[in-house]
Amino acid sequence: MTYAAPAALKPRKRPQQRRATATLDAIFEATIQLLVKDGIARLTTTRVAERAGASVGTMYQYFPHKQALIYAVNEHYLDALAERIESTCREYHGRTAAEMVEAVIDTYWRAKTERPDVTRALYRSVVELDNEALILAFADRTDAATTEMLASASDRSFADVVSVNRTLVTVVFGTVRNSFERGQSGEIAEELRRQLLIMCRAYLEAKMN
Amino acid sequence: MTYAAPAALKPRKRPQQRRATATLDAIFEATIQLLVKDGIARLTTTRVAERAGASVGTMYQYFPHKQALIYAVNEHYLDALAERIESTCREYHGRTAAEMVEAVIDTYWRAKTERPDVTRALYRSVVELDNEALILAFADRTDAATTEMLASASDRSFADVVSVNRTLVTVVFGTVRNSFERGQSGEIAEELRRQLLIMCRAYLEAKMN
DNA sequence: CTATGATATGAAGGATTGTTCAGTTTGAGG
DNA sequence: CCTCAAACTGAACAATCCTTCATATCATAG
Repeated sequence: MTYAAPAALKPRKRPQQRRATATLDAIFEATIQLLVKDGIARLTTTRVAERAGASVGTMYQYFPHKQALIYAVNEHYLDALAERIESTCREYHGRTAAEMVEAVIDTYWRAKTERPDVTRALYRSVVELDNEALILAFADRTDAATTEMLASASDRSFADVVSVNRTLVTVVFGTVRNSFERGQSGEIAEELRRQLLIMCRAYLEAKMN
Repeated sequence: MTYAAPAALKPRKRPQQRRATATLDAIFEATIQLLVKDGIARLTTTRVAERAGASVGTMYQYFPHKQALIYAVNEHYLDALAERIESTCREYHGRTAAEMVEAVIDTYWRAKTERPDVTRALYRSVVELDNEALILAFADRTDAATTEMLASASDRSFADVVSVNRTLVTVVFGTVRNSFERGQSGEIAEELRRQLLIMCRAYLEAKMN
């Protein structure tokens, strides 16, 4: 089962010539910059076009409406994030469960804190959307990757890998997000990350068989 | 240190006569109903007034603008939630740490899943706001209550209660929210709750001294 | 060089909606 | 019953902004 974007949110057409991909990139970049700077409430199509060095009409050749633009930007971001996690999972295939957990926490944490302003801006923009498909698609990709990795652990085997995996990813992703929302950073955030790792490892011990 | 609402978001005045409190209640109720039904994007001041059986002008006597209304609704909700958690903390004062964790998870989980549509609607509406004060005030209240409770555990004493506590609440609250966003419910959600409890207890064991 | 489709333009239309305010109604105290 | 402040009304104003489309420019293949 794969989750596709609602028809109404899909792009109108794909760029074919080089300059078209360039303007599309510019539009994406402009959107993120404006989201970071002024938030979604002040994101207008005209401003996006202006900052992208294009005109509104151009934007409307690629997206049927504003929502589709925001959708595309988030999709882009989540795709990149999922790819990073999949990459980590490939890299840690066959290692110990404890190493795996640490690797996933680190990857996710780093991805989210690299550009905190962008992370925050996108978190805030995605709620404006019919984002179910977006979230489910991301969850499915990461679940598949992490489950496969966890099943390959060299030191453990779990009676119910799927449940253990779902628990771990839900906890890790949720914790990072919550820490983020509380505005934690610096030493407090670092400490939390350490504790989260301890917690996950303790869970692995408890689930050993 | 206490977090006050930004001046711009505070109500204009408080009701004095009985009918005034009645209309205020109606406005609150109408706001939530509309948020649930159509989402924040379609929430207009006119519609709120209409459904509340009042006029727009009335609404503007109590709130300087739309944002202040949404702010007030969320504040109301978070206050009630914090109160429930504080109550649980008082009730479990002096019990074992494992019992405490279970109680907090249950309280929070129940509060969030009682009316999932309301929870979701408010999650979505709060990002429109300058919500820092809101979130920090809530975090402070719950942190204080849970820390105090945890420090009273009959079977444990922690070298760093504050850190352990912060970890636990961040993990629990974050996990519930994430589970919520993934649309999990029914048996999968139940299973996750059980696993979360196992995880937290394993963490407590690991932190024992 | 020319033809054709891809790409870009941006003023104008149209619709929505937050907010005000001058005037009316209601309630409570004297 | 009278008075005054509290509470309420809703048409009108003002501002914003999404989206379209007729037109223009550009790139490429033949």
